[in-house]
Amino acid sequence: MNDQSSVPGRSDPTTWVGVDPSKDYTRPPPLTRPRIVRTALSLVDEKGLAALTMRALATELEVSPMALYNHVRDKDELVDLMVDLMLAEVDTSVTEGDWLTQLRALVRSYHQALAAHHELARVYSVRVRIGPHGLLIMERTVALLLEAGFSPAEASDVFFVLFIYTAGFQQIGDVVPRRDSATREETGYYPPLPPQQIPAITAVSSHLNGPHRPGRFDYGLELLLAGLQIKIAQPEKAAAAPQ
Amino acid sequence: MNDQSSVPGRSDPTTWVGVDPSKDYTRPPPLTRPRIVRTALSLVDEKGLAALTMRALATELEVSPMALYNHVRDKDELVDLMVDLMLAEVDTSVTEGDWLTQLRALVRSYHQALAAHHELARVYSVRVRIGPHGLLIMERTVALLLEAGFSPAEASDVFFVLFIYTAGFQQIGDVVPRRDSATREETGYYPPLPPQQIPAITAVSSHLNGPHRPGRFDYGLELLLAGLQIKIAQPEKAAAAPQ
DNA sequence: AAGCTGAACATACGTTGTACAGATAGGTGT
DNA sequence: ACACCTATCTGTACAACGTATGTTCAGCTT
Repeated sequence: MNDQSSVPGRSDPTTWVGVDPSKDYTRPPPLTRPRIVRTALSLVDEKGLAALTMRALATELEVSPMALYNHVRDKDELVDLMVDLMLAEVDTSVTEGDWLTQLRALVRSYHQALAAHHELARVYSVRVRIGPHGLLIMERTVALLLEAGFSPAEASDVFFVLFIYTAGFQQIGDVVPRRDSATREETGYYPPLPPQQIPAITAVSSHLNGPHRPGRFDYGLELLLAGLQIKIAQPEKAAAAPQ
Repeated sequence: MNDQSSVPGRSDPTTWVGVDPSKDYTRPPPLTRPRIVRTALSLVDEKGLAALTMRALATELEVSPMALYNHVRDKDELVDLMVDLMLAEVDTSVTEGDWLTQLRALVRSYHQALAAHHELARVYSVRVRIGPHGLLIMERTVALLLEAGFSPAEASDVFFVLFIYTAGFQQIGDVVPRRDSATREETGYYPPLPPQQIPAITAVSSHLNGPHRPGRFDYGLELLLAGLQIKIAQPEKAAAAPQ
């Protein structure tokens, strides 16, 4: 296969024309973990989550599939690294304003990072491992909450709620019953329901349809923040939830 | 294979001893969509989501894998049906109390149904299709919100927020950085961070660890409901979110 | 120049979802 | 009673996936 290069005396690149045609002088930059992770992230951003296969990624990097395994334990670790790269975009350095202002800015930045890579964000919340940037976000959030006066127990609850809401938000693309579309009728999953059986949905259907309404995330965030303000103002109502 | 039973004249069960050993009189009930979906759901509940393969399900039903495809288009449709079966457990019939009480009961029932099948719930929010029971839940929720005085646009936003929060809640099992565990060190994903670099997390770590704290869902729900009450009381502050 | 090391490769295995073609059984019309 | 049709089930097979394994090879150290 590589007969020529294995017999240097006969076609020595340095004596011939200075170029060995069997050698690839224009080879891409060396395979490194960061480069793999970056390419994987942009691949997912462009072609969707299902397009991320080790083979496709290797092709993109002009490398054999197994070469990736020298830098990444398995696909699972790769995704973990991708997630952490995404979370690196979150701005955790805001220190102006009171705790509520900072918290709002932090969660929004968090949301925007996820939204910018919403394909990857779909698997994010399912992940268990958390990387350094995830830790940093968590640290800042919890610190703000403690500073605001929440107890450690409450701060952890609040963090979870914010985390769940923000991460969960990305999971839903179009999760709206598209009753009008032909897809359901032709697949015949379910008997179509007449509008009079679902009057409320019908009444708001124009607002439900389509992709996420801009500002919808903020709407829910403000609900939560308003709730937080009340909790801080009246801590005795903390356990007021009936049943 | 079944040579004997194909020659009824020679070993007729009714004339012999009343039993033909080659024949299976205890054969399971016929393969139907509901039975497939039910067994699939309990399989996922018991053995986890990854255990749901068409082969494993077929084995469970004592049937060849391809037999399933007579009743179910593909695995995707199967999961859709499983989700709808899960959502059938949600109690949508509560009509006592004011809108807030009913809404709380509804969302809680919703949450409990998901929690009862948390393995399946992990893929739930990623799903786009929505079945009749999902529609029913949606209808009740939106109706309550309209009745409470929310505009159609706001009602749809609120529905989404509640939906996202509840569905998203199930996605997170243990999504806590288990810094102490040996797993991270031995896999070496990330350089371990010393506690002094993450003081806030360290301060609340005892509350973060472990599975979901009971009542944590209700905590976030009450935050949202409190926010809703404010919105209803002061509708002019609806668009008060800065930026 | 010899030898070592780590990176890249080729090959292959097991598991998955599912297409396809034939076997089979239960009900129906005669 | 018998033939036939149709819905159902089976066996076989294939493509795509993640990845275990063994080998090749370039480049550095000595």
